[in-house]
Amino acid sequence: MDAYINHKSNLILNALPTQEYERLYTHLEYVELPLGKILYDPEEPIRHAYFPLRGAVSVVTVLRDGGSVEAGVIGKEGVVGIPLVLGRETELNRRAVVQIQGSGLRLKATALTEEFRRGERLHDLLLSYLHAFITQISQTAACNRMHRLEERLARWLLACQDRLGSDEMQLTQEFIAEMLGVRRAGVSVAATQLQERGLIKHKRGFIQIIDREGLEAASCECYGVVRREYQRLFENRAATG
Amino acid sequence: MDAYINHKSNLILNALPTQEYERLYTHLEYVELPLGKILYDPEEPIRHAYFPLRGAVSVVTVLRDGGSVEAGVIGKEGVVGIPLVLGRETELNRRAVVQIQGSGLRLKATALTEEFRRGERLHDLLLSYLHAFITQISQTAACNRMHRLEERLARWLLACQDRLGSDEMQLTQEFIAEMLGVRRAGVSVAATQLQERGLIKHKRGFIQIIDREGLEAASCECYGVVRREYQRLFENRAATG
DNA sequence: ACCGGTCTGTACGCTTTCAGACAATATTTT
DNA sequence: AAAATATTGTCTGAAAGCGTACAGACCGGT
Repeated sequence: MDAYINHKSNLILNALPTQEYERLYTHLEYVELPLGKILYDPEEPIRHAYFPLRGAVSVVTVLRDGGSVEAGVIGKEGVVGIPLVLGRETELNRRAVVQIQGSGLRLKATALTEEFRRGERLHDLLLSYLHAFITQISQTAACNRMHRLEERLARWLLACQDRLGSDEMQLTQEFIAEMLGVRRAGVSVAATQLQERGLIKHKRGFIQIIDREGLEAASCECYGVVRREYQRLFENRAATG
Repeated sequence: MDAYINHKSNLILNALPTQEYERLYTHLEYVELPLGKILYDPEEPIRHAYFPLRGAVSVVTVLRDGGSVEAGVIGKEGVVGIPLVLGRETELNRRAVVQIQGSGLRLKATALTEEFRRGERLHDLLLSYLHAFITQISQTAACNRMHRLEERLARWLLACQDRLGSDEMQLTQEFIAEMLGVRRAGVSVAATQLQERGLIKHKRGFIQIIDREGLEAASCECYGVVRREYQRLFENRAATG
């Protein structure tokens, strides 16, 4: 029973009609998603799709020098492994890594594509989700170019909270820096500024959002734009940011 | 006859089996794509999908202050209007605008989605293309954060040439600046530097690539990564960069 | 209680890019 | 031919963020 409730906390699985859900059910495997776990790497075959139940997964673009920059975040509103439904088994430039520890349900690649090809509800849900995800990435592309670190950090923390549910997050500056594509020292300065404005509190490996509304005001427009697109996605069912 | 050959210069249309192509044929409408023409705007309904035959279309993220940054470029290897197949009629944050004048074939939204829903070749081709397009956007997101203007300009010019075929392009610095999300003056400096290195020549509203190999060396890795993904796309049929 | 590793705050000079402005040149219009 | 417009090259001061470094704070293990 508890497992059943868990399954339904992924919004895509939750939106499936009973018949489709039951077809998938036997193939779903519960997995823990510990911090830092890599779900797939560039050029490596993607063997499973992951439907997060709790926590968040980052999709990051990996550069030749080893540096990386986040392209998008996936939580309970989405699925990790979109290339599978697009007919690809690998990504050339991206890695999926657990950003906030949690859990999820995974599905073998073949099971996913088989159900997808039926062209029923899962097909349409995944494509709708993909649209929102593309919105997220393209907004991030502009954001990375135009907005200042403090704004981007605020945006990023808000997106995290939406996917996490809680206002407390276990995150190091080092990790955040890698996601935002900046120096760790830069995150330290920006986080301290947000704290001085009373919007967050942060300690070693830990950040808490104190004033969510204020943090939204301190973030760039990108947060709101992407949030709106995700709300459209499940607007008749449930909302996530 | 000439029209027929033209149709086939779009690589997606070209890859369709005869039967599917003929189903679409009557719905295809030839259109000129003059410089600056807007194919869709944020929040406005997308009424047609465009299959470019010549020229190139930019998809740019539009920011609240009116600024814009390119997310991706679409040429004869692709199609403009992907949201339609994802079940959306609008984009919240993007505009599609003709970057290099040319021509294309357009299809009413309903005709595209109808054929897409058949789940035959066009369905799979569009999804494969989408994968490459996402690779392009996410690489750009990292590129915008990590790479210097001169490298990014080189990358951008190369991607332009691939889609254009010719080594001469009619482009103003003002336009390029808007695509790259930088000041016009910055483009002037970077273009002059590339010219001093003997890689390009540029005059008022005009840029020519002189040393393509040198320009590739001067560009960031992002050009090669994205090019490779697009090559995978049509690898059994034709190649584009 | 101590130690080693991890995490954070802060500092320095430096690079890239910005913002804004201006003059020079090329093209189009009158 | 002259005027208006579009496009480009360059300048100055300033901001944001970089690379690097280092010391202090925190944490877990023995």
